[in-house]
Amino acid sequence: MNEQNNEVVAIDENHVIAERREKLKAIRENAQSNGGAAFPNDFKPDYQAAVLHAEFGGFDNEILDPKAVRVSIAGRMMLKRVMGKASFATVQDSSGRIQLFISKDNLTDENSEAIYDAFKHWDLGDIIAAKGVLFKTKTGELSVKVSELRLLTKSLRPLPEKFHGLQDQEVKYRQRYVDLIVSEETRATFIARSKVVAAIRSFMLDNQFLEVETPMLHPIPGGASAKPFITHHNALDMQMYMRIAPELYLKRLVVGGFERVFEVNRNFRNEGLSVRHNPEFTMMEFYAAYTDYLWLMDFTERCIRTAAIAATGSAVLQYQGRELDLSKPFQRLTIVGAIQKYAPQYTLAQLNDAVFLRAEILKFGTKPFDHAGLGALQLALFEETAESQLWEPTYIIDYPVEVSPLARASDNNPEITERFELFVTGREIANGFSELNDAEDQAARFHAQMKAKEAGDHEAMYYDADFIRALEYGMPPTGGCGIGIDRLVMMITDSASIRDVILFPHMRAEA
RNA sequence: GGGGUGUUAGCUCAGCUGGUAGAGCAGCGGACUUUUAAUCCGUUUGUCGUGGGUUCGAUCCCCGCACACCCUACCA
Repeated sequence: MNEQNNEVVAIDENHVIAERREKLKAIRENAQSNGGAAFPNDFKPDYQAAVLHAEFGGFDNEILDPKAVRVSIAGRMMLKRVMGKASFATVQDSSGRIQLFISKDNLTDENSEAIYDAFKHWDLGDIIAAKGVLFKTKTGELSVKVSELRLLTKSLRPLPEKFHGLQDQEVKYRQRYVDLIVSEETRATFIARSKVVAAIRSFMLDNQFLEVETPMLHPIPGGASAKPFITHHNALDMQMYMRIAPELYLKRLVVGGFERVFEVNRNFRNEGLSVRHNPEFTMMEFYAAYTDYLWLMDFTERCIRTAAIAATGSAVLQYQGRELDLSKPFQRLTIVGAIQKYAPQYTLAQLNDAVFLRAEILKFGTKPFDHAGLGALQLALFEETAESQLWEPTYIIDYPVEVSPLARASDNNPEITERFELFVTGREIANGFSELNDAEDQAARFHAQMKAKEAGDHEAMYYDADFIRALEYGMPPTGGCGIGIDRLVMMITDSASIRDVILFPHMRAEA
């Protein structure tokens, strides 16, 4: 670090930061004259706070004193209480917090006076290290009686107020590092997210699935109905698209003989933001040969239940003050059945009357496409009347062919597909179906999509000739499903906004 | 994209239907050898988001803009 750099950094300087820079300057000068480093990296802690509490928290001083347990710990100083010649400091590491008791008399260094005086000027947020012996204070708190104390990293920016914490949502999202320092709850959320992903991964591996990675840059965006981000490859001078779904690549792998594959990765959709939508979101998508949508529903249900238990210890959760029970078998309803259950004012005759449905949907302020058939109209009414009420896990089945261009049609009814979507807390969490493996039918469906695109449906799919070629080699009968990981984590961690489960959510450029 | 709410010290927040701002924390100085948001005494700090307008005078009223949050739309 040199002087020139300071000008670049000094954007939002204030007197607090200025004071700390002065302290750092003194630390540098002191280090220089002693031949040490201002930012030393020669200290290795041998314990984490939580381990100390777990191993020694149960003992009182009668047991601790004779043991004389010597520990080295390091972390961020979160609280400091100086009382003349003795002080307490609370240090936080990735596992939790531990209290230090620092008294001049206990410091063994020959410069103990100077070290103790220096400590009095260290700031909350500084990274410090200590060695000492465990003991219990008067109030019974396990603490370290410090014999050696060091400052490892000077913190130049003040932390949020120690009691109220970080209240500003914007700062929580833009400066997640600050949020993580001060919010136990935020740390817990992302630890739970990691457990969810780990549990899903091992669940898939336990069920003979192969984890794969398919392209994020697509020459043709496919696998979903969504607006893509467009980018450009310079060397090839070609337009490329950030993937909106991995589906068509994963199915190519099934053609190739990987009969069970899954991928946990990001999808990108160039659409609006909301508490349920981030432009890049994580999806776990999987395909299993010789299975169908009925098998997928059972499997998905077990996968989600397993993930919830791994992260929280229970399949019975609380979401936004309301119980959410994932332990019971998930309900299954057809689109029409769901409308009848949650909007019983409609008669079956009305629900099969395209003219009536079209008029009814308009009342909700949405305009169905001109070419929408009965199934699509029923789906639109379902979305308006029933979807948000599906609190308990519910599979909705019998999606119309016209909105399911990659799904296998039902053998009993060519108008509907063997497809489901899973709704929990009124939100879509998963979408799966028996895959369409008839190459000629798939080609015809792509042609229909192209027509829809020409007719103004911007989200209709492109014709993917290589995917058709792959299907022409023969894809075994297969079931495939995608689970929205962010929404699943929201549900499991009781988070109201998708931004609370994404470490660095998309934000507008800072003002 | 549309609607609502918000933006005051580094942080958490007050601020009376208009008279150029306060508290707590943090910081700085002092007291204090078992504290728990330590306590006690003293003390520094503000383009009141931003640009206009009304007014003798605007943190306050009006208009625009920026950013955030919530609702809504597209979607998972």
